[in-house]
Amino acid sequence: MDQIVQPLYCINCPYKSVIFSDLSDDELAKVEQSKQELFFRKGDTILSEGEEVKQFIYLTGGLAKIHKRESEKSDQIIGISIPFDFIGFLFTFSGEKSNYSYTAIEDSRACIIPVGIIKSNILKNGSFAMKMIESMSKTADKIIDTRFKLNKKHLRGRIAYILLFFAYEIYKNDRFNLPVSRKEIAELINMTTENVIRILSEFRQDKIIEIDGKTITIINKEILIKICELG
Amino acid sequence: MDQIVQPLYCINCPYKSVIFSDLSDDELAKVEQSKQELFFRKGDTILSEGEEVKQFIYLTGGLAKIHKRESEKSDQIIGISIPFDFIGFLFTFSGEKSNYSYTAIEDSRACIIPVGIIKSNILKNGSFAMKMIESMSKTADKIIDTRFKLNKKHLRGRIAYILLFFAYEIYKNDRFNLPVSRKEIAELINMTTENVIRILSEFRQDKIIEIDGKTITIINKEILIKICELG
DNA sequence: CGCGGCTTTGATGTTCATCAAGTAAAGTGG
DNA sequence: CCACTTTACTTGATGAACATCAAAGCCGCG
Repeated sequence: MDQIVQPLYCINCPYKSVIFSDLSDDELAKVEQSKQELFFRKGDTILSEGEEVKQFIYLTGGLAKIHKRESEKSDQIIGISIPFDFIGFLFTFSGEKSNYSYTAIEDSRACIIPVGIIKSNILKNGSFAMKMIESMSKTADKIIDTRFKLNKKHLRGRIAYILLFFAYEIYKNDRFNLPVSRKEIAELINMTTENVIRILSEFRQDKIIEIDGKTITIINKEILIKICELG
Repeated sequence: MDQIVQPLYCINCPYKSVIFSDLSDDELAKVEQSKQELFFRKGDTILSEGEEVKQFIYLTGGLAKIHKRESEKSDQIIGISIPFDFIGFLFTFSGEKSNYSYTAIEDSRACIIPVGIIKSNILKNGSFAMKMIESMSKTADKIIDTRFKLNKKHLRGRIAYILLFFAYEIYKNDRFNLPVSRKEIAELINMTTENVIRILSEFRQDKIIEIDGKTITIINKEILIKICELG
């Protein structure tokens, strides 16, 4: 939590350069007025599936999952949203109602901006629109590419992928606390909870990782990369 | 082929309402000048993976596959592009070079417009930009949703899906000619060629479909829908 | 303290890819 | 037009990968 710094004004926000660099001071001031910065505890729902999309949600700290109810028991996790990315935006204009839920999987912070404000900036500011289109294109490409690759991998390859993802894309460290349950990993990479556990245990026995509850330490990164690529 | 009608000018084009309804007469005239309408034979490559994306490709007739080399032998088909849809656009701005190839799987017609023209319209015309963003959002949502559902299905469910897709989304008829080989079906829905054939044969034996080479006739649509949903 | 959810391990069976082998169809060169 | 090669299609047999079922320990929470 302590790494989260409160940006008082959008103009000083470290994320401004990512999203709003093309807005004029005037346009930025409007965003400023209508934005809310909200804090979510781990487990909190940020947006519920089926709810009307009235706001654009932009994660500025923490971690969230994007997911969808499949049935009573099962949930499909589409992806993990991290600060700086636009996964949320990709789906903002796909319909009146959200097809996905957004749930904080770590204590998180998000800027909430009415969709109308974003829309009017798209309509009035071509550079902003262009930037959004590029972001969407890249985001969609990445999700789709990752998913196709993942589905070709065997279970060991998928687990290797998710470990590398958390370690080096999210936490940038060999040791990290899994922000998700074994069940959620299963929902994210399309396998059963039992097999997630089984393969984590195998990796531990093979001295590739150490496990202490939610804490994972990657011991042999090179092998993990190989398993991810080949498996 | 004979169902393809030559639209002489964009302003009369049946597709204008879909893409360019928000352009002024002036803007439309510019598109007019720089656009090319090309004809592709079944099997022709429309755009190659790795090539610089200099043009926006819009299918106005026929059918194309969007695919990606995985290795020497295997190819991953991401989806089938039909006239009126924006699958191509979704990836147009994801990078300098195309991550996918576009190949005609039927004799096809496409309008080719320099990316610069599209870009300048996004920059200058907010409504056009907004429309593009909405299209991208819907397209991404649909692809992702379909893929996740497909990957949960058993092989029989996937074949049922693809049969229903060709019959009722593409050809709108119980009887149709498969525009793709068994191998391509396998590449599209992530299974082996052998199993595609095996399950098609099973469906034939179960009197759900009739097969005569590339010609498929759906006899029992209701059961096929059930297999698709449950399997 | 007991209940439900999460985690773990083992045993079992199903689904599916792989391998093999043969037929049909389609394109190629003389 | 016919031999020839290649590519697409088809069926069967086998084994590997994986889901499912079962049972038990663990932990947090009311």
